[in-house]
Amino acid sequence: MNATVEKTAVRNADATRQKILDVAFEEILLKGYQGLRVDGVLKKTALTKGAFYHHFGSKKELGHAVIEEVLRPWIYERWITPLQNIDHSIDGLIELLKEARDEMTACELHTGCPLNNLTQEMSPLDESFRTRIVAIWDEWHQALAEVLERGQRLEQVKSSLKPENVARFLIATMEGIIGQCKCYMSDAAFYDAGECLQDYLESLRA
Amino acid sequence: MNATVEKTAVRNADATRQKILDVAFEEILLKGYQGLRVDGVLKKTALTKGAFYHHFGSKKELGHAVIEEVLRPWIYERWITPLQNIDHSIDGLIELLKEARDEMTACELHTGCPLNNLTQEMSPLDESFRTRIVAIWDEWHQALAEVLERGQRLEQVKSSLKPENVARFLIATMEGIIGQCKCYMSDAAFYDAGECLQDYLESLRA
DNA sequence: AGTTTGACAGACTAGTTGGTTTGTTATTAA
DNA sequence: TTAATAACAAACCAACTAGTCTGTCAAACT
Repeated sequence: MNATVEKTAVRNADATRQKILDVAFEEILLKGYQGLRVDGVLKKTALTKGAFYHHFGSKKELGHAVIEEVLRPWIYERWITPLQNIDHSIDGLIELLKEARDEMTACELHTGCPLNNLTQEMSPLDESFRTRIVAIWDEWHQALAEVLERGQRLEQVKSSLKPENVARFLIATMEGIIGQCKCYMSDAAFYDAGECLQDYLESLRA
Repeated sequence: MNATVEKTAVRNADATRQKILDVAFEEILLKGYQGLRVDGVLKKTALTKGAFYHHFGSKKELGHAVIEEVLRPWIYERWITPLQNIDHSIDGLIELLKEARDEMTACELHTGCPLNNLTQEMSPLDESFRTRIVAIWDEWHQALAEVLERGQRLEQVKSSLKPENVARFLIATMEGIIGQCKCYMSDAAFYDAGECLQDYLESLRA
């Protein structure tokens, strides 16, 4: 009767694991890792303890997997890969800033940046989380610094400034702005501070 | 024999309440509000359940009290009151930035800004926390905007820029930088990005 | 001095939470 | 076909956690 439906619904280990990861990512985004409940994930996925502990050894192991397999790709897709498509450093970064602002959905205003959330919560609490998180920041930072270096070589960006420092500043500022939006539950902060950020980016032109 | 010692040690309601608040503030700073345990506070204060629930109706009520009675004064002392002593806007802000950097103790590098921590953790989770927290951000923002406005009147600051936007940008950037330090467990990020922040402040001069 | 009340002490409880264990069923290799 | 194993289901458990309740003792009030 519904043999094909059953076939796709029943027993797909990879899909099960991925579903757990996706729901856990959402839960962490909403409530933090400490607020994440294994039972809550199971309820949302309609799975059981047996399934969970078959795929993950512990809640902490789930946390690590979420960082590596969901959070990292998320950051790449959203922030790092777009950097690769920039041809003019300043123009490109300003364009990315605008895109980020427009992509800030109502939900995201509420939840903030998943990487920064986890950083602020877990860095002081667990070294195994911190090292994994810091690796992602480093990759982002390096990618951004390279965009600026390239801009310097192409004489689009002032040669006097230090790409590594500016990259740190830009990332910190972006995250700071997103964090402010989170508490005001409005994108006004993004528009207001974003205006200044744009001015700063303009000031980097060669 | 030690009558006076006993007298000060035994039964001092205000001191008891304050001790709970202070320890709770530390615990929240370290582990977040969700990571804060009532039992943990009692252990650190050498008090009991009876004492705690005599002074606070619930854990949430403690959280509110910590915000109003410990966190708010902390932010004022550290960030808002110093703004009042500024006579030249730009010079003063740069000076404050340097002081902030020098005051970043090893411990604070690890824990970050208590206001931003609580903001990122609790804004999406509890509206009663968010409203109290946003009030403090607003007070800080207003105080900083006033410094910039005054600078404009005294023709120290460019008249073209919007003090409210710049104030938002500066707060966001400061918090973003502190947040980065937290995950790198180093003040290098503060120095690197701080250099750019100083450049930005310089660019605000009339 | 006696009574009341504020400021606790500490045992207890109900609900939660991460994790275990045992059992069952679908899938795959022989 | 069958044995082995992967992929779960679900009852169960021990530790933890916020909050309650009853009792005690010191200080203030009369």
